[in-house]
Amino acid sequence: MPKPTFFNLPEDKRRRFTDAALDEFALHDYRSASVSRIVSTLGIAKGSVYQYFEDKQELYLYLVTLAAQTKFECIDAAVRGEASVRGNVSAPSSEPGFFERYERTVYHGARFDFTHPRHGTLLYNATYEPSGEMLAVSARLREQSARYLRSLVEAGLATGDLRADLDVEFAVFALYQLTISLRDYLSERFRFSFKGAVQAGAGPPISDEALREVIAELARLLRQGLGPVATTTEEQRTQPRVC
Amino acid sequence: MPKPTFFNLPEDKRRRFTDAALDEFALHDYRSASVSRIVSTLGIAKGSVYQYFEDKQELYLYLVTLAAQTKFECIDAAVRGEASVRGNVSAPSSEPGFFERYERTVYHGARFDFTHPRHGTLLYNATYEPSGEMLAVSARLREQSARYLRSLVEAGLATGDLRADLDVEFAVFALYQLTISLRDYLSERFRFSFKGAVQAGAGPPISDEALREVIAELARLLRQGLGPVATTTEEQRTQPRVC
Amino acid sequence: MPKPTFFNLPEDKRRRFTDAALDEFALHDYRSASVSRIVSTLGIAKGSVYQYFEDKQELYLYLVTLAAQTKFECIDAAVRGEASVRGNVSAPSSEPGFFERYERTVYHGARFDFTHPRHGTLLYNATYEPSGEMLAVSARLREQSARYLRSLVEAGLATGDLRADLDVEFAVFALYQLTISLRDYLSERFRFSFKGAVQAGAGPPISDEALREVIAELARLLRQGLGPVATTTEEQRTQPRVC
Amino acid sequence: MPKPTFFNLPEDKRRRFTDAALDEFALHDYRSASVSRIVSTLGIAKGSVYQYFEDKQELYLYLVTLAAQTKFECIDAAVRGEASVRGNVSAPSSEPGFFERYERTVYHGARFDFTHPRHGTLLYNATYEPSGEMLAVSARLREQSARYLRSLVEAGLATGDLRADLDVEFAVFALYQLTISLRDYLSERFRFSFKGAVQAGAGPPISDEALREVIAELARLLRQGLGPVATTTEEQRTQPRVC
DNA sequence: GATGAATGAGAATTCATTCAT
DNA sequence: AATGAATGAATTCTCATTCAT
Repeated sequence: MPKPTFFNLPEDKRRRFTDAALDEFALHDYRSASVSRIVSTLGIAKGSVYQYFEDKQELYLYLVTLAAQTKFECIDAAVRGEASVRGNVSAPSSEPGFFERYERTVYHGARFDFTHPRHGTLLYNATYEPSGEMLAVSARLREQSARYLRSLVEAGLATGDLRADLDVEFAVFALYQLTISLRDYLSERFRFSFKGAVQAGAGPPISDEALREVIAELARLLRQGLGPVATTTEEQRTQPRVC
Repeated sequence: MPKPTFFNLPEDKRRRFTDAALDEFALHDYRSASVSRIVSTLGIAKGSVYQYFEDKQELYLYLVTLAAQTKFECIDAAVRGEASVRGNVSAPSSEPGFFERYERTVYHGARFDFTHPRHGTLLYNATYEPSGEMLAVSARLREQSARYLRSLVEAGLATGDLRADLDVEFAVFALYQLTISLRDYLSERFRFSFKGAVQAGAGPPISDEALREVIAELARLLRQGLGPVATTTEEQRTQPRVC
Repeated sequence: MPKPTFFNLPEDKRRRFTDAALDEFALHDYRSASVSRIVSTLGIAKGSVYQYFEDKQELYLYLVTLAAQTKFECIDAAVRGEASVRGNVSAPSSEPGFFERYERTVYHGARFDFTHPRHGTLLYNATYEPSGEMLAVSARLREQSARYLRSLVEAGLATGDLRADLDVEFAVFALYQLTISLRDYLSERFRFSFKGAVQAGAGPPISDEALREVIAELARLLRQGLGPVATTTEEQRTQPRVC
Repeated sequence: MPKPTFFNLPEDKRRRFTDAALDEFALHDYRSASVSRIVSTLGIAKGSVYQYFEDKQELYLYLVTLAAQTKFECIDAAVRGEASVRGNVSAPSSEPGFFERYERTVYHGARFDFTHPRHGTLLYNATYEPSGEMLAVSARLREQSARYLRSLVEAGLATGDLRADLDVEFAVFALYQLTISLRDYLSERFRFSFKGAVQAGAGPPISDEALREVIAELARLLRQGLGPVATTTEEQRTQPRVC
């Protein structure tokens, strides 16, 4: 969507531009984000932005798309990497079940947000972008995520990891909401400010254990719900004894 | 918070003003909402708004508070009404369990959103309001809802409707997210545009059955999770009695 | 100039109104003074002001006129009183000379400003009122004061207290400027805030001696100038020897 | 203080802008001056002003500073020029006494006001600017002038041009007031409207002789006061030669 | 005579976008 | 390709004045 001019830019310049723009849109919603602020940060001319992009909206769309793609690829690579490692060990490479796959995805998604606060925060903002002209953006993001989750759910149904009478669309919705808003929970629970991290480029102050534990809690909720545990189910037997 | 002038207004005029302002803030986020648009819609002088309210922010705060209060009272009245009706029938008035209480609350909350699209949508916007100056507002709304859900969860733990090892804060978080975003699911599933309803003052195109069914699905997810049902579990039978 | 309505007002109410209005115009210049602030201070309706006065300007004119008249009468009474007292003592009641009359006037003028900070400050403001529509006001005030000073000067010439070759208009101008701006000197020298006194209704923290001394200094400047004293003049002989 | 944009402007454009702005602030006090009026006079876009200056206040501060500096430099250059001319003639270049220095300064100050009515009037306004936010400005201007006069007075004391028992601060005050308000005297005496000159860019209707005469009168007042002249004093005779 | 809500012109300021250089 | 000054519509907010009750 950017103009050719943008891609003709020397790698380094394009990179600096992208970074500054990501910063701006991570720190402010679409309306509040300011083209002037971006250029003054970079020390370039305002007109340049309009050599690269048709308008503010196109710039925004590009950044969202870029962030989404980056995040997706990072997660995908990480999940695959993990799988192959395990696969190498236990020869039969038993396919992981639904919950394990979900947990991994969520785990790497969260890690991504901590290590790429700009991208993560921009995407989060975009998801809730209230500006009318931008509705399409959040819709697209939702649909992307939903598509992925839907495939997971369908696989889960096939393997019997999920109960057969599940309303797929509803399950996808629930998964989607809990997944993206996990950020808020983590943020509050660990008093971690993603916006602060955007500004400071701050590092990851959350231990892997703590993060995995939270995600395990999420997975458990999804697997069993909030209700009391059925006593004679095999599934539960291996869990820590409750009551 | 409004100036006395506002409350001295004839009922009818105040009503018209409130409606138009709710419209504006339901259709746009805080920054994008325009005082000028409100007055031009109403055909009144710009100065009038500032006779009623100190500034745009005070107006917004008033509307959010009003909407929150209205929604809360509506839900509360409806839930109580339902309870008393049932109570009258079966004399012992068995207290409803966690899931039933939750379902009722969500049901009436959704009904409210359909019948009061202005209020519902304004509240929804406020929850995700990105404007920095307004962070306190969304935080307050979240905390209000969370407080209510927390009390439900704690009651549920006491009665054994919820499993004892539950992480309360996490459960509250999950309930909160699924509850408020149910709007999005309903909107998509029933192709119902809340913003459209704000503009058109549109009626209720969703059958009670359909709505109840969705909420039942939500409750089921929360009760059992997504996992397969334990076969010989006594869970269902013993539900009121735990351990 | 006020409408008859204003004078029909019960004494007390008219008094309260006048006081509040004097406050407002003492504390702010014409443009910055706010009719709304006056009525909100008084707790009366905005419309009332326009029952009493045609508009803000008429109100202002009235207040300036009132303050000028009050100040003039106060000074006049005080000066006359002083004169008669002295007169009683030394039977021939020798007429005071120019400088003594001037000193007395300035002294009582300053005392008035300290005891009636509202009036004094309003008059001072009016003298320098920059608002174009109000030029006539400051011109009138200047002319009033100038007229009085002119009469003093002419008497002084007649008695020989002033040198015969004096340019009367220029002398009047110089007297006028030094007289009205004495306020600034006093304010700085004694760290006395007249506006503070308006707000606090504060008392007179300046000793009579200090004030008289300053005025004596002013009189001396006017009598002799800044230049070195002529040696063989009788007048000067009693002064401390210079050079 | 202006933004770089302002100084990057082509000379001519910057000049036109400055002139129009000086006009506006010469004709109105700070609050009454209108940015809108300036741009409509110039036929430029409102936004341009904010490309040049942060806000109205910065614009005002710049103009006052500019006017003060211009006036000071003009006076300084003229006084020096005069001195050097005379100096060249009479080789010993006898230093001028206090009154001569003061007269020269006042003369060139007045000339400046006639030839640069915009600057002069703006400065005059600024000196009496009533707006609370701008108090610092008038204080600064007063202090600058006072500092200069103080140095003159101290030199005058050293040379014996001024009587030794003078209260320096009081003398400075009197000099300051008479000096700046000379404008008013000239304006009235010669029926010259400085504001009119601002608008009309009007020429110099005052003869040099007349002006010099007025200033001589001022100097005489300051030298001798208003009192009758001592008959046998040597003061007059020795005037050029001091002690 | 009092009331006080309504008015609306006008103020300062913002900012995405354009376009001549 | 880069520049950066110019644009102008849009925003919030102010306040003396009016007028129906």
